[in-house]
Amino acid sequence: MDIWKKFEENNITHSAAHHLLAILELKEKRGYARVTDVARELNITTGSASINLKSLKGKNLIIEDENKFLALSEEGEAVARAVLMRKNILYNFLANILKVKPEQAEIDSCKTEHLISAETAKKLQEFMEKYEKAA
Amino acid sequence: MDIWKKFEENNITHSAAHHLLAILELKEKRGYARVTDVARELNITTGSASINLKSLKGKNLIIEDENKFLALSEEGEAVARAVLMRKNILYNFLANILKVKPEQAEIDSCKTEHLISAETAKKLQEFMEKYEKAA
DNA sequence: GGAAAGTGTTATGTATGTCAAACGGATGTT
DNA sequence: AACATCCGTTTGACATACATAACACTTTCC
Repeated sequence: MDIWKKFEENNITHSAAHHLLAILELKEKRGYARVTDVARELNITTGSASINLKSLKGKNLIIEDENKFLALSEEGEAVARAVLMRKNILYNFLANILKVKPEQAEIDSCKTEHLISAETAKKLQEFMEKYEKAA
Repeated sequence: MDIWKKFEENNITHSAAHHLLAILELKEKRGYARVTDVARELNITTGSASINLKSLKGKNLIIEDENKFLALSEEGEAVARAVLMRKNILYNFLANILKVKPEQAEIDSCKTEHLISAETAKKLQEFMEKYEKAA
């Protein structure tokens, strides 16, 4: 699965990762994503979002149509999905196995989702599969 | 144990955490730590180290004597040890249980050491104790 | 048709963290 | 005494990531 690798190649910041995730979520939830929607989702001003998104456009992670509607490029979607996958693995481990409180598990997995390596993410998931089968 | 708490109170950056850790390590390894030593340890210029350390002095995490030799304040040492403890727990989990390669476990634990909550750190350690006893 | 609301960009400012380069003080060497 | 080296600070520049505020351009509503 080379979705694991996409992440390693793109060294993405926490902020950038969340901009991509916001677009992914907005598109799935409502079908579209504009600068304002992303800003609202991330709780930042439209000014900040505009600037941040411009830089992601420059990196070809985001595409904009004639009406300023945003979408993830193929590359951007791969990166976003890789981050999302990591977050879910981390969250499940923290909440279900370590029994960390849901809100704290959410915070911790969110802070680290973009930082753990492909190797760690993969091995953590394998560990959880084995662990849950054994239990 | 309130060493767990010290960290939560001080919301420390990755950079700041490593400056404190560098001083802790240098003092233990060689008995002293100066701006230059910290810079060398962290692979940054003395200019950067000088500025960064000044801000940590302002937060009373670092003390400087008449000869510009640096030491951690009581508070600074508590923070540094809390971070170190988290890093060790993470490293051990990654390397010994997940079997992540040592170099990668080092990188991943280093990136996340200052981000995980006290709750997660504590529960991860408890989990490891149980897990290793069972094995 | 005009005011109001919504949308996006740009300008300016803050904070962190980095660098290179210049400078001043102390120390060491010849 | 003079030159060289080491040490720490300061300065100016850059990148990221945020905020406010001002501005232009739609769209919507009366």
